[in-house]
Amino acid sequence: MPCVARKEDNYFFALSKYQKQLEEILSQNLLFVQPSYRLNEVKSWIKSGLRDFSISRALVDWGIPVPDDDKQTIYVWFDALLGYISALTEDNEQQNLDTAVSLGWPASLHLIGKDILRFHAVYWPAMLTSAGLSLPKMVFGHGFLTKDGMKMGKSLGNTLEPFELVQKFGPDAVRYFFLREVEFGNDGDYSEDRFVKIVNAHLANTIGNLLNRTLGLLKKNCESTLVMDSTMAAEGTPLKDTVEKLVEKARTNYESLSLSTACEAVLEIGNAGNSYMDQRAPSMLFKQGGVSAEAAAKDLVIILEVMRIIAVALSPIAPCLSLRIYSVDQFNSITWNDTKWGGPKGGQVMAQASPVFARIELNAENDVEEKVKDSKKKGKAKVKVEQPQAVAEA
RNA sequence: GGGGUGGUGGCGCAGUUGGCUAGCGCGUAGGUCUCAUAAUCCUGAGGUCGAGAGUUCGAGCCUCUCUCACCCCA
Repeated sequence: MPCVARKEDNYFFALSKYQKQLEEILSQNLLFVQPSYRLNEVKSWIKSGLRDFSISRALVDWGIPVPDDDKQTIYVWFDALLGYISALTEDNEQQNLDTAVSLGWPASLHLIGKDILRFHAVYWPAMLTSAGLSLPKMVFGHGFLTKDGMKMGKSLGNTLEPFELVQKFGPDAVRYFFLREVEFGNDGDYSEDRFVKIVNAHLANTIGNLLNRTLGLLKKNCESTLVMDSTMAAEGTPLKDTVEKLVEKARTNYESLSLSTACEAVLEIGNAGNSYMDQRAPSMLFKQGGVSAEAAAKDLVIILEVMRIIAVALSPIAPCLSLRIYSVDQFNSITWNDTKWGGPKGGQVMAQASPVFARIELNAENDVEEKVKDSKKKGKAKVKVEQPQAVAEA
């Protein structure tokens, strides 16, 4: 349809009046616009001069009418932003500003796409300021995804369907891949090949397999029973220090929203655990018997403790997997404090060895789907879990 | 046309205020164990950091020009 030039009278928002105040907001609260590199663009907009913008449309028979002027309706972005507040009320509640604000304004975060940063980081704060309302604590502009290096689009027919992805590979794999491979906030790329390789290498080979090989040995040699407390087992083991440092690395990165680096830290714990298993070779020690076997039993306690800590530290990223590891380990609640060494107790009976995260095999599609279904069933843990507090706060 | 952000080994990315032999993941080559989900572990190959110019004792990291990509504005 050809465009038709049209001239009409509109109501305007006096954005130009708020230039100084916006500059102050941005300079006083450096975390207002995130990631930090997006702040430059916002500053540039403001610096180049803000112009009043039209907030109504005439001659439109749909939309929300302007109060006291039924010939005008509210411009979509104006009422969309107001929706953050108006949506706080339920149908059966008083529909007015005070009620809405009392129900949860200001927001702690607007998590938005980078394409609509202008509305959230300039227009919206100015609107709120003009109304004497508090600003949201943070506006985070996330990046865009490409698929196989190409923009996704309906015309290209190469869209990535999130629900299908989750159905095919399970939520943990999807969450892990994107949070690990795309630094939170950046643009990123998805390809099935890379997805499968990363997920298999990290979740199945490093983490899943570590638990599996350890539980296998525990069953064969210790009747699936821990021989001592993990605290006692850790005495004189440098691995404990290593793990604690990596847990701290994960924590600080979670808090700064560097989720990819946080994932990396957790994987490093897994690597350390696997390396420990290879160096200590408990399977050999068991065969030697006597004192060696005792040492091996102790090693298994150490590794299972490491495994438990991995589950806790990974729970914000792959909660179902964490739960599976936990239910295998027979623990029943997770908070960040549980990353502290000292969970497992002597005499505790552990679960049977069984893959907690099945490798994805693309060649056998049906096989994969069954495995995913299986793992989903296992994902329905018998225990209820609290939200990891430290991460929730972050 | 203007603005913002990027262009680092095959692929995806880190690289604080410019300075030791440019890091990581996946992949890859060789080796290794055998408890384990053709898993683990060890070692190696492979970049001179989009192009060009400049500043500096010294630049991936500063300046300029060009180019490509993404987003916004016009």
